[in-house]
Amino acid sequence: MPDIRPVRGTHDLHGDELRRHRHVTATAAAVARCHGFDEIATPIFEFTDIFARSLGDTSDVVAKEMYTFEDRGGESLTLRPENTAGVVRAVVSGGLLQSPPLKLFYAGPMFRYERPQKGRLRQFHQIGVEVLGAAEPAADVEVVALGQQVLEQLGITRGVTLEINTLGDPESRQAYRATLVRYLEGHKARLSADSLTRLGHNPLRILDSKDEGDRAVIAEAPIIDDSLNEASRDFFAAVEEGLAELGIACTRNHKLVRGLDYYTHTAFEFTSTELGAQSAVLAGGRYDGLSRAIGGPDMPGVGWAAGIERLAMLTADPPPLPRPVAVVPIGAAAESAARLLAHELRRAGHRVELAYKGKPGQRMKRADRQNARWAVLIGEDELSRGSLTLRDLDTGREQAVERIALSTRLADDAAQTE
RNA sequence: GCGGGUGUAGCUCAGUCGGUUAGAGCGCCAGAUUGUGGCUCUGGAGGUCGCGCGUUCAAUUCGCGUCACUCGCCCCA
Repeated sequence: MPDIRPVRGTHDLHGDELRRHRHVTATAAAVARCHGFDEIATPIFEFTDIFARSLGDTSDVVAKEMYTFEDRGGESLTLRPENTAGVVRAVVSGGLLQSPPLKLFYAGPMFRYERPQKGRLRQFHQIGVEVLGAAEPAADVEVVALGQQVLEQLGITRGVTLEINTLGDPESRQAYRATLVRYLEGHKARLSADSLTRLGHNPLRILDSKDEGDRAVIAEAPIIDDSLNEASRDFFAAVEEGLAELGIACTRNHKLVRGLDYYTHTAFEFTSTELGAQSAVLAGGRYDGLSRAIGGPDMPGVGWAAGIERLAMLTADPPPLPRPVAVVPIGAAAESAARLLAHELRRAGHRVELAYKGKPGQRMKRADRQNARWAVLIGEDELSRGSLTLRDLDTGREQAVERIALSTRLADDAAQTE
């Protein structure tokens, strides 16, 4: 093992793995486009305040997971741990919300200082969508439908379920929080140590604790429905109806909460049974309070994010690359003609392999390993005849082809196999 | 940040109850095949046995530490 290593929790991407990532991103981008989303790319770092204020001081992300550093001017900057705050900031500072709603898609790296695990890295990649300036439940429905279609088109359906909940508006959330704390205070003795600390700063989180003792307490806990005001109840009912209209199956999970403070109303999560401890594959919700929290105007929003690494693990193999054409010169006299031929075929849009050196046998072997569909042989015979030998590498059959007809011939074949 | 497991060739793995030149399969390179790949045969390259320290006449093997990966917890995509 050489003494030169990548930073812990970072991965080099290449070959098949990178192709899988690109496939995930391209598929999601295409589905987002169908839904009328435009792409946005924001910087991978922001002033630390943007994240600190949006995530809430009590969240673990802020408390211990951010990559924060001072630049040479003494400003505190942070590598983005997620992208919603950055997108909202970009929309506010760029004045992009001229005619709401604004529908945005993004893809890129995120950074969290965590203990790496399967499907969890320190530099990881997310795709996500945000709808800004829309307070209507129809936006929530559209966003969920978009997420489902992305998973479907990636072939991620086995063991995947959609869970949904509501956190209500701020008033309802506050009321529920108070009710829940009152109940949990009465059962302190049965709560785990982790949950006792959460009781102080993030009691909703206790609801999705994995501790068995906690679960027994939680099973009897009051549910949010009894704390929802009328507006919140109507909103959630509209989302549920909207999903039902589209035939999108989901299960109500009263214990689905979000760790991040800015979430209101809808919270949802597509989970997979095939990811070990990291079951969430695509998750999001509504965050009407975020813009205000980071110092912007009132601006409702709803969106989701999904980890590309996790999606890539679950998705089927990406479509294969188009098979190349190998140009194989035979004899020194043909080298120059082969280079010119490859040049012309490439300019005509063909994927062409031409080895820099080697005997015909070696070059054929290389063509085979590159999974080439055809070998175009050019040697003294061909040069004197003024034609080329086209060898079908699947069948071994050869035929003479006029040079002028070659490009069209190859293009026709490619069109047929698509 | 906490607890468990693993670390031998590019990949998947044997092996060494501490002993001299550490193996296999696949992959790679070359030859058989001086105008032709896949199959076959032959040969070859490639390892400070993750790294460091310790114990020992001797460590890839034992101990400790460290790094990485991995499973779970916390949290989250």
